[in-house]
Amino acid sequence: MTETAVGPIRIVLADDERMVRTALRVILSAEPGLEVVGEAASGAEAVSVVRELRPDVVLMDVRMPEIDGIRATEQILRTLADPPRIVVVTTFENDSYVYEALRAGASGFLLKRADADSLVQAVRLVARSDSLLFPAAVRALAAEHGRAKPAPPAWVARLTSRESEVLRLMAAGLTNAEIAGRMGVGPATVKTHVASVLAKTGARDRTQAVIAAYEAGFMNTD
Amino acid sequence: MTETAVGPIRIVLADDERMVRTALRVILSAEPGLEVVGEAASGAEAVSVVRELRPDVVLMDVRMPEIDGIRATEQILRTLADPPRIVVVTTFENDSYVYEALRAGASGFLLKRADADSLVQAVRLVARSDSLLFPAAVRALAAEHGRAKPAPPAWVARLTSRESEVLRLMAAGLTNAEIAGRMGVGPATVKTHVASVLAKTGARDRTQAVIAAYEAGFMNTD
DNA sequence: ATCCGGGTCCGCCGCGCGGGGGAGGGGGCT
DNA sequence: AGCCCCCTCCCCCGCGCGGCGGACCCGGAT
Repeated sequence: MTETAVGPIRIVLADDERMVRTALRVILSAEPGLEVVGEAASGAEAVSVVRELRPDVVLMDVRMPEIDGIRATEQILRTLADPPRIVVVTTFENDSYVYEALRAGASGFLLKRADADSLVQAVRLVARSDSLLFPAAVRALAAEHGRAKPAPPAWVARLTSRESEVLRLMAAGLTNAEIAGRMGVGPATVKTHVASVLAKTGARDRTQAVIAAYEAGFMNTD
Repeated sequence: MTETAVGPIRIVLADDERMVRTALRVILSAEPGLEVVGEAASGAEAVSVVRELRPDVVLMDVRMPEIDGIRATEQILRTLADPPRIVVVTTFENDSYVYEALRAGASGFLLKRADADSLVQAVRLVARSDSLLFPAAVRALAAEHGRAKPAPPAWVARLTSRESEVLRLMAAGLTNAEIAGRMGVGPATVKTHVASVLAKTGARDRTQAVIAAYEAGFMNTD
C-alpha cells in the first residue's frame, strides 16, 4: 500500500551469470511498475550496490563468488535500516541453502525455471508484504533448525569405528553381554571398548556416555 | 502458464464467518481473471464443495466448526487427484497451526489483515505455481518438526513429582548418592524412587530409563 | 473408620559394571 | 626393522546398582 503509490518497484539483480541477469532484466523491465535499477555479479558487489541504490527488492542468487547469497543477505539485512525484501534464487528447491536463507531473513524463493508471470508476481507480492507467504513461525522454525545442530563435539571424531558401534548399542540400552552377542565378539572385548568410550567421552559410567551420545546428536547420525 | 489461457482462476472460500467470506468475495470478484465459484462455512462443507466444484484455489480458514481447516486441507489433498492449491488464512502469523498447515500441504498463508492487492496477487501466484514461495525443503522442515514431537509417552504423566525429579537427575548423569545429596534425602529413598521410575518406564536399568527420558523429549521440558 | 498411594527410610543379596593390569595379533607408518 | 594403533581376550577386585522385603507417616478417597 505504501510503495504502490510512490512509484515503480525498484529491483536489483545479483547473479554471477550474465545471461541470467539479462533474462531477468528483460522479463522484469517489460512489466509496468517494475524497474531494474542495478545489477551485481558477486555477493560483495550486491551488498555495495544495494547499499547505494536502496532498491525495494533484490533477486539474489545463492551461489556466487566472494560472498555467497546467504551472507550477502545477512549483511544487507543487518546493516541497512529499512532494508529491501530479498528473494533468493535457487536451482533446486530442496537446496540445503533454503534453511540458511530463511534464517538469514529472505522473504521468498524463486526457482530458476520459474515462468515469467510467476517471477513478476512474486516480485510484486514480496515488495508489498514481507511476511505474507512466509509467516514468522516458518522463520522461527528455520532458526530453530539451524541452532539445533551447532556443535558435534570433538570426541565424536576420535572414536574408532568399533567404539562408535559399541556406543550406539550402549545408547540403545544393551548390556555388555548383549552388545557382545550382537557384535559377535567376547564380553571382555566389549568391556575394553566401553572403557575407551568412557575415557574419550569423559563419562564416568555408561549412563553418562549415553547422555553424551544424545547431547552430541550422535543418535541422529543414522 | 497453463491455466491462464484456459480461463479464470476458480476460487472456493471456506470460513465460518459470513462477513469474512463476503469481504473476500467482493475483493476477488472485482478482479479480472478471478472467479469465486463457491463458499463453505465449515471444514466438512469445504471438502464436499471442493470435491464438487474442483476449483483452482481454496482460501481456507484454520478455525472452523466440525473439521478444522488443517484436516480439511489434508482430506482434500489426500483424496483428490489434481487437487487445488490451498491457501490457509490465519489471524496471527505465529499461529501454531502454521506448522500443521505446512505439513498438510498448504501452498501459502494469508493474514486476515492483508490488504486487497496482496490477497489478489497471492491467489494469482499460488494458482500458477505451488512451490514457488514454499520450497519442498521448507515443507520437509515442517514435517520433521511435526513428527519430532508426536508422542509424549503415557508413562510421563504417571510419574510422581518426586520421580520426575529423580529421573531428571538420573538423566543428568548423577549416581544415586549424588541425587540423594542434591535432593536432601537419604540414598535409600532415591533407590526407591529409581525403582519406581524403572517400573513405570519399563526400563531394565538406569541407562534405559535415561534413554526413555530422552526419547520422550523429557529433557526438553525445562 | 478403613484403605490406599505417595514419600520417606532401612536392611540384605547378587550381579553387572568399571578400574587395573596383562597379552597376543594385525595393519599402517616411518 | 621398528613403532603405534586397533581389535581381541583374559584375570581380579571393588562398588554402584537393582531386586527383595519390611517399616513408618501422612493425606485423600471410600
